[in-house]
Amino acid sequence: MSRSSKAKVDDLPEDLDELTPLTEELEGFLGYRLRRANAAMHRHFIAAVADLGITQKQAAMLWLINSNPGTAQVSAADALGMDRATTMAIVDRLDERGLLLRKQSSADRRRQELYLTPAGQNLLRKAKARVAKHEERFTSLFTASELKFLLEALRKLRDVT
Amino acid sequence: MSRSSKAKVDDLPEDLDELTPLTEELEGFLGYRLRRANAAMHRHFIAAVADLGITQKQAAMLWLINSNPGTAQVSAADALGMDRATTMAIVDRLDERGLLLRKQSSADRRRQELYLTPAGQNLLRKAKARVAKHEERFTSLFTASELKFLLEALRKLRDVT
DNA sequence: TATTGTTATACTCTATAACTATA
DNA sequence: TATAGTTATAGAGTATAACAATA
Repeated sequence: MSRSSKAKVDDLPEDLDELTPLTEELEGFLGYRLRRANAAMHRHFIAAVADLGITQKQAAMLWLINSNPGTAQVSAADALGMDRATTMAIVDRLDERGLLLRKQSSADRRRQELYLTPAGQNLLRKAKARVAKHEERFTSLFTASELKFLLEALRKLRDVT
Repeated sequence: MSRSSKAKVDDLPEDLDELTPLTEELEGFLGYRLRRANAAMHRHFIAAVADLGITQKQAAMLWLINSNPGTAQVSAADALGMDRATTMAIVDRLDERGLLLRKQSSADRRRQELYLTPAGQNLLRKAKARVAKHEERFTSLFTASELKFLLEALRKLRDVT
């Protein structure tokens, strides 16, 4: 890549970047590390389900509805930590693709119950296999006890008010 | 999810309806936990620096430039794990606000060296105090050794290809 | 009055492609 | 040819505000 071919040793201070990264200070921050780790896993997720054309959020929504048929939008929003407007946008996209359907609740007509269509169930089935491999790629970096601690640590961070 | 491998303490489900969240299945995924934790810390960060009107990315960019004056855009992009277009958008916003300035490199005129303006340095100074409190709010959840493991775990996740 | 869904709006991040200038 | 910056474009997530229907 450089001008010379085999120049391994270099007296110029250009190689200092290798020893002291530009992000040296930032690396000390939990928020920075968390964001970088999440970005890496997000990219890997998108690549893993590229042929299915869904995002993390969309997959989470399908997953939740599949496990809890009839869940109202507001309940899904609360469960996934999103506001109603964001949830609306996500449900709209899945609705437009025919992956789920809205059904007005008979008990409370303000509520829109959410159900997966057969197409949604089929897509989720494919997604589950890819997500399993995706997860394995990352969780395999840790022992069982390490992973347990890590999951619990992330839960603690989430619950900070 | 309901394996019976390890002899573990029994949970005490006094009220199953309340204790089984809609996200029960999702909670088992590292990617989901990571995303939720990052979202929580991101929201907390935005609130912590609300009066300064900067995002995590923008703060990271200011921080990096302040520690490495004259860094080229492409170097900052690599360091922060972003592509050139994303970096361009972020630098543009900071430039429009007069927080940094671009200066064509004399050594390589393709490069735009980045420097903080006095306004940028002043804003970063204020941001640092708020970020310190913000970080403390989250890092205080863990012991020193736990935090060390957590930071290293997040680095491992980031480096997955 | 409060809740739920909805619409509108705006900003940020991410990503790709193509173009210009320079090496 | 490769690199750095730039511009254009698009999709996705986030958030706020306001409105109608319903409880």
